[in-house]
Amino acid sequence: MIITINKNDARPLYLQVVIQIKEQIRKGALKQGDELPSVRELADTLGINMHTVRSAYIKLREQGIINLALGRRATIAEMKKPENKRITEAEITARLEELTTDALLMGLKSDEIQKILSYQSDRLRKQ
Amino acid sequence: MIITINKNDARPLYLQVVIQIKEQIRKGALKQGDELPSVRELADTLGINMHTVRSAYIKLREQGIINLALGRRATIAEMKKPENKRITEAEITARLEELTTDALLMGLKSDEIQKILSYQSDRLRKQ
DNA sequence: ACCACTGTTATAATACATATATAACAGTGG
DNA sequence: CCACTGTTATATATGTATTATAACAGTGGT
Repeated sequence: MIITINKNDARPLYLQVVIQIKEQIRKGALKQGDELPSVRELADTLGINMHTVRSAYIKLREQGIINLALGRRATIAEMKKPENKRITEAEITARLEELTTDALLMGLKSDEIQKILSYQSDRLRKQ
Repeated sequence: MIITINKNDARPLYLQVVIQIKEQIRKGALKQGDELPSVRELADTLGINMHTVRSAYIKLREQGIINLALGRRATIAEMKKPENKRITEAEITARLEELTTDALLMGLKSDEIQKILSYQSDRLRKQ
């Protein structure tokens, strides 16, 4: 499992870990039932504190992405059912609108943004 | 100019202001040269502190969205040229990837996400 | 010139988020 | 039993966010 920390990134360290673990799952590098490194292990690897990694794991548990149990390593959880969604579709739409607005205001043309959107759409179709 | 503050929203107040002013510009409710309310005025309207509004205005200036000048009201700036982009295309792509991952992990199907993407794409095409 | 507005700077206090450090406690598995 | 695991507690440090009060400085209209 390859995770890297960028101290220049504006985002907090624990969020970088959250995002990258999610990305590993999306790419298929991590599947349901797979074990994550222990908090101490991953902390050593990344050169950050144990509690920072733990913050990331807690965040992932809150979103139903992983399971935590005392004495055992964290494991990738089963896909959430729609009823249990922590992140709502409305939130996804809102974030996408904000993103589109930022892209437009930074000077990107509509068709350039559409290119980026359709590229993501293609990537989805191939999975 | 209609802006609303939601104290339950996890995002900081000043960012909510930033996002909504950007949205007003995207929708065409605010155009180049238009004046924004004074920091004190908007703060009173929203029931928040003057400095919180000012934080929002400073953020907008950093992104080249508005102009600030001593003694004058803030005005909507001209569209940034590509050379001056504060938000890079790479950042937009990264945010879109993160968003797509979140959507997938919350259980949205590929075609549902594609619907949301293409809806945004349509909205862009109509502007 | 005055006056009411504007942004700006300074200072302070409070609360929360982030990150680190150290230590102990409790469950798991070999 | 032992070495691992997550968990809780306590403490410290730093940065962000928000509010409050006050003063300073430039703009525009009368």
